Amino acid sequence: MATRESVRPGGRSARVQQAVHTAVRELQAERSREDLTIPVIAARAGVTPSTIYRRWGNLNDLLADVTLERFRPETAPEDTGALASDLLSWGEQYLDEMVSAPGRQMLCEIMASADETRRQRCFQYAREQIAQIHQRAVTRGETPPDVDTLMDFIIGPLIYRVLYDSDSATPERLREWVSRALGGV
Amino acid sequence: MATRESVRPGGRSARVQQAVHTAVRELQAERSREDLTIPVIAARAGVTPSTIYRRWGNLNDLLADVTLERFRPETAPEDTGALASDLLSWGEQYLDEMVSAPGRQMLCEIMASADETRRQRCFQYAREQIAQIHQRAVTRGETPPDVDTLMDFIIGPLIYRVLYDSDSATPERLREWVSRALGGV
DNA sequence: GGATAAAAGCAAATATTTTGCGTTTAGGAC
DNA sequence: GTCCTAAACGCAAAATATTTGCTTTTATCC
Repeated sequence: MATRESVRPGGRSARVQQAVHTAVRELQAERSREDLTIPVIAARAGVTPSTIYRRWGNLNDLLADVTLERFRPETAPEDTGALASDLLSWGEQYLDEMVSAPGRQMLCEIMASADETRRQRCFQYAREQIAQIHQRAVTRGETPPDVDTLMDFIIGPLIYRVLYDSDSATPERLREWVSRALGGV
Repeated sequence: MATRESVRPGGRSARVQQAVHTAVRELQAERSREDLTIPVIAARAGVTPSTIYRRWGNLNDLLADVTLERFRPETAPEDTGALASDLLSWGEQYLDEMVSAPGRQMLCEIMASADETRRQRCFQYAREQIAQIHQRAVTRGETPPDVDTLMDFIIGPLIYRVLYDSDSATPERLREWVSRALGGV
C-alpha cells in the first residue's frame, strides 16, 4: 500500500497524518529503531493502530514516508560564484548529512521501502538542487556538463559509498568526484 | 542480531541453516514477498519458528542473509583481451542482473538489513571482480586508473541509477561511465 | 444545508513474535 | 571411544502485533 498523496487534504485526515508524523519523529529521537512499533506510535499520536495500518500498511512504509519529508531540501544551494565551488559546498553538506548515523538510517529506510516512486522522489530532490546549481552556472556563462553527468559522477559515487562503505565517503573523495565530473583528471 | 558466521559448522545446525535457506529460495520463487513470513518458511524447512527467530532475529535479516549468497559471484569475469571491453562486458551482465525485478528486490533486501557489514560484503564482491579485471589489465601492460576510481565512476552511478530510477540504468549509459572512468570524455 | 463516501474508531479474531524450560547434540577433553 | 558442557533446537504458553467487520464521524461535492 503506497501512501496516497491525496488522502483528504483537510480536517481530521490531515490532523491524523500530522499527529502520526510528529509521533514518529519524537519517538525516533527517544528510542532505538528496534522498539519503535506501530502500536507505540499510534498511542503517542493519540490514534488507533488500525488507522495506521490502513493508511500506511506497515512500519517500513510509514518510516519511509516520514523520512522522505526530511530529505526535501528547504533552501536553495548556496551561491559561491562558480560551478566547482557551488558543487563542492553543496556536496559537502549533503555528504555530511548522509554519512551521519541518522542520515544513513534514513537512506536505508527509503531503500527498504517497496515503493519505487518514493525512491525516485528522493532522487528528484537531489537532482533539483544540482539542476539549480547547473542553471546558475549556465547563466554565468560557464559551460557545465549536463545535469545527468553531474548526477552520475558526483551523487552516484557519493551515495554508493555512503550506503556500502560509509568510511570511504570522505570530503577528499568528493573533491575528486567534482573535479572528474567537470572534466579534470 | 547479526547472523553469526560461525554457528556450529557441522551436524544439525548446518542442516537447519541449509534447510531454511532452501526454503526461502523456493518460497521466493512461488510467492510474493508480501506473504512470505517466518512461520511459513519454518514450516517449509521443517523447523520450528522460534529457531529462526533466535538465529536470524527477523525476516529482513533472514532474507538479506539468503540474498547475500546470491550476490557472491561464482565465476571470474570474462577475459576479452582489453580493459575497456572487460569492463563493458562484465558491467553489462552486472547491470542486467541488478535492474531485473529480482535483482532490485535483492538490493532492497540488503539495504533493509540493519547490519552494515552485510552491505559492505556486497560491496566487496563487486570490488573483487573489478580488481581482477584491473589486475589483468596491469599484467597486459595497460595503465588503468586504480580500482577505487573504477568503482566510483562505474559501479557508483550504476547502483545509484538502479536504486533510484532504474529506467535510466541503461547499457548506453554504462558505455559513457566506462569511457569516462578510463579518462575519455 | 444535505447526501455520500472516505477515513477513523472500536473490538473481536488472527497471526506473529517472544520466552521459559526440557531435550538433543556438536565439539572438546580425556 | 566415552563423557562433559554448552550451543541449538523443539515445544507450548504468553505477550504482541496485525487484520477485519462493523459503526460512527466528517470532508467534500451538489
